[in-house]
Amino acid sequence: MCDFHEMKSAARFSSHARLDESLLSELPAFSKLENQVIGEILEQAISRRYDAGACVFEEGDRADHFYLLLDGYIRVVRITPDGEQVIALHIPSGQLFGIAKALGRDTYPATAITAKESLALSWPMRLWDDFAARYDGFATETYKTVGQRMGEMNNRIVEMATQQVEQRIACALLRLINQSGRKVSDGIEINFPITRQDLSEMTGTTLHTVSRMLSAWEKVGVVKSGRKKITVCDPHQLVVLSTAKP
DNA sequence: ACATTAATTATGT
DNA sequence: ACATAATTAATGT
Repeated sequence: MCDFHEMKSAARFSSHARLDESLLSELPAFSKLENQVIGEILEQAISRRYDAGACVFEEGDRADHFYLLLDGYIRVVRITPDGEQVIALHIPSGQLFGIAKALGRDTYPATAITAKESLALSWPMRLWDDFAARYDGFATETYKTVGQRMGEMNNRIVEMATQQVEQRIACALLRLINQSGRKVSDGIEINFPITRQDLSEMTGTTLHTVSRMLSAWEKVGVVKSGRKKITVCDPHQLVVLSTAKP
């Protein structure tokens, strides 16, 4: 649906061109606002470009900014005590992130890494309460997305506990194509570079198992994959695979 | 049913 | 040429 990053090219920001109200007016958090107030909001924002794999903020950091992803992809990551990475969820462009205040926290609960080259706006966290109070729809919309993310994570917990690896990987893939699927000739392709290691970190397996699954699925024509690229050719069949079998 | 180890091959800069 | 990613088989819990 909203292929935000495609309609507004990143080139438009990366030069220090003035930011345009129309960029924000489409977004849920700002959709109810007049262009003039959006202008005010933009004036207080800092825009910044991040390389692929760059860290926007780390778990435990004092949360002194909140962010809006204009283009690219954010991976929310937690590190286990023994140094293992777990990918909690992905954030598509157009969404707010690092909104610790909405969770009643003053530190970030997880680390945010860019999955590919990205562009984000940020505001000082002290403006959060102002935004919530002053701008109609901002609070309700952001809490809505917080709710959605919680729902997603809860689903993942159930999957982890009940389903086996094949189903978990299938579910993860389905989520990815729903959030960031790009239609191509032979199916739906994931819009950012993703490795088998990444998939294993989101499903609690090893890259080897993921590799074997993808190979097996490729033989049956459900997916097609290359280096850092996965395209789902038969989503319906994936749904079938994602539901536990007797 | 899956992880681990290890050895091998492919791919992008 | 080098590093990183992916495949594959064998072995272990």
